[in-house]
Amino acid sequence: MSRPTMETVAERAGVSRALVSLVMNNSSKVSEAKRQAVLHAAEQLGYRPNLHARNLAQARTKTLGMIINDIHNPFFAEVVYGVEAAADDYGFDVLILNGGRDAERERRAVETHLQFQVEALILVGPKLDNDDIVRASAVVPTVVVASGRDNPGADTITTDDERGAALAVQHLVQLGHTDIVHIDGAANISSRARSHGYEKAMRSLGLEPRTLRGGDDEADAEAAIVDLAETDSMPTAIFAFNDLVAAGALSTLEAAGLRVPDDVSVVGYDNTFIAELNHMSLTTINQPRHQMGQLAIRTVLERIEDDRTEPARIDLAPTLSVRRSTAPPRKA
Amino acid sequence: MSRPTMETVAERAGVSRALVSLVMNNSSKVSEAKRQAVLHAAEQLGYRPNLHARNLAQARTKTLGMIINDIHNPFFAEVVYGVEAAADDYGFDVLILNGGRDAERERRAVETHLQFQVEALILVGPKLDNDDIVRASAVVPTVVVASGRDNPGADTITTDDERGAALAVQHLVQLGHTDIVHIDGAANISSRARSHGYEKAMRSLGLEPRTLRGGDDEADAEAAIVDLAETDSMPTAIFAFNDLVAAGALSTLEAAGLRVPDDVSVVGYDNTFIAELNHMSLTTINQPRHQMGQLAIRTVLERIEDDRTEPARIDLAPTLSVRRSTAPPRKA
DNA sequence: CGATTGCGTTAGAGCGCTCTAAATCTTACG
DNA sequence: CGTAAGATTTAGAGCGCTCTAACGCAATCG
Repeated sequence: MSRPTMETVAERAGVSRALVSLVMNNSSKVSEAKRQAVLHAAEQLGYRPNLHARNLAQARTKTLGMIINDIHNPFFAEVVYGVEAAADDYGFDVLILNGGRDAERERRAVETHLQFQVEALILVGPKLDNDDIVRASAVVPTVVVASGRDNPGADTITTDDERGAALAVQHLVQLGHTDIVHIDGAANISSRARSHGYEKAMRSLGLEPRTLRGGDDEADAEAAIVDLAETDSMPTAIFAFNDLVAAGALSTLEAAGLRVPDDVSVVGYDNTFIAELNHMSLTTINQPRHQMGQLAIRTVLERIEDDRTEPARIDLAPTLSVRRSTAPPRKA
Repeated sequence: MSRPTMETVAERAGVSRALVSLVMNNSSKVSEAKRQAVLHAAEQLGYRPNLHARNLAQARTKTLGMIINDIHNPFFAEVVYGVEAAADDYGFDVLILNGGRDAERERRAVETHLQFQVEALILVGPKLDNDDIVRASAVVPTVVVASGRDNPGADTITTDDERGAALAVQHLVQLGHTDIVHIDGAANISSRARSHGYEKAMRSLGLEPRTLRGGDDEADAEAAIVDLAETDSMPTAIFAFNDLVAAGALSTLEAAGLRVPDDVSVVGYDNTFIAELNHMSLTTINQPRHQMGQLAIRTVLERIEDDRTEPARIDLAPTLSVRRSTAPPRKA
């Protein structure tokens, strides 16, 4: 019942084990006759090479280890597709482990990947702290995607959050808004850059920034909106930390009897699935996720080949996606 | 520069390779002194066991291979969490490969998993056809989750779609609706069961079913709704194939000047993230995804242990999640 | 016709680990 | 103090594969 090995195939095909190995690796120096014989025997036996044996013998695995912050979050899915597409080009397999939004689990995932002897580590939106990343990248080339910060030792692929925030502000101002409030991401990792970008852009346009504390999901927007409504200081536009916060803003605004975009315009961030829903139709800032994934692989694999030592840092430009949650302000 | 091996650790700790192996496997028959010495040496060298070597030597991997239909789809994420939780209990690692909604890619993923010698295969919402599944399950115990059909040779974990549809109908009827239209899932795999459940439930309550062709996403709902509006045969309630179709219905209804739930109630299916959004707040049918994942692992692992041969079939009960998209019909 | 070249093929070592059987060391007991 | 029973430790084979070096053989050449 145990699986056939090269030995079995070799016997059946009447050749040596080494020859079978050559055939399995498409070596050009095998006669057509033997090649066919081997292939045929393998087919009949249902032979399948044992990757563990191969990896052990080759001392390399052609395998990449990826850890995703949270598979719940569709934001990361697009990155994964980019990673897979690029890895495919280079002939690498990608093993995915789920971080589950938990630093400890991510740490274990890194360990598992390392034990699997992956040739590089791709961390997508990691919860790990700098020390963890330094430690990992000392063992294996590591690339971090969408972490919103510099990662000592590792290559880093990010998007310019400050610029993204500026895009949102510029869009609203162009529509004619001057009273624009920002609901931030609280302790969230990219919150600082986005808030800062918002404030800088506002000031440079001669406008007064107003930032309220938000968070990272729907519920977190509520308090901020309620506060605006109660203090009678509702702006004509809101720029939210992300799409979820924006979605929260949408519901709370409507619950308060305000219409979007007639009374208030709303801009989100991330261009997730949610923003795309017709019923939401959220104007938002897009990050080139697919490209980020591709670049991650290229960067880290080229790092292996050129054995470059200083980490690379790639910062991509976000773009604006206009939908129906923004419009010129009502004539006062 | 190459990584330290057991040999290295053994030398440094002044013991034999075998002893290091025992320590690494937490054997109880190692003196405390030697254990410490080994652990210390390993620590200093940054030693990490090579899983490939271990797997080869042990002839087992304690690894499970999972293939997900599409990581874009958050529906599957919950299943993944269930799988991971259960696998953890049994001390198995789970390797995830992304099917990418493509049967051919899934086929390659199966191949990769088999070469990695996984001890079982978990297929979540597979695109593979029956033959593929039969073939896979002949090689390794296989469990299929959420496929909406029987899978010869493999264990199957599903949810009772017919019953789910009946729950939706009962809920609407209890609210007082009698004119309930179903927008189906077209060629989608679970469409038949849901439509059938809907029709059966309607008839058993003395109501006339009306099924319209839908599809699997937002855009597919539009034509159906437009048709209802134009023929002036708008029902008081709509039961959609899934949440996405329901979301499409929501937008199209509102675009047509109808309010949900005042004019029309809407029920979705799947209880995805979308249904939960406050702004959507969709009444929907829930599948116990986490539990499905857990059961998948238990079923397949117990199959290994008890070497049961006939495949198991587990069918779970769906539940109703009531939100704000349903209400009693307007008094005519 | 013997020597040379190359192609196709193979023997055999070795990758890092586990596992069995046997060796060694302690401890307890008569 | 000798010895049996346990408790620790180790030697060595083997997991399935790749890779290097060498081998056999037919074609080529002087």
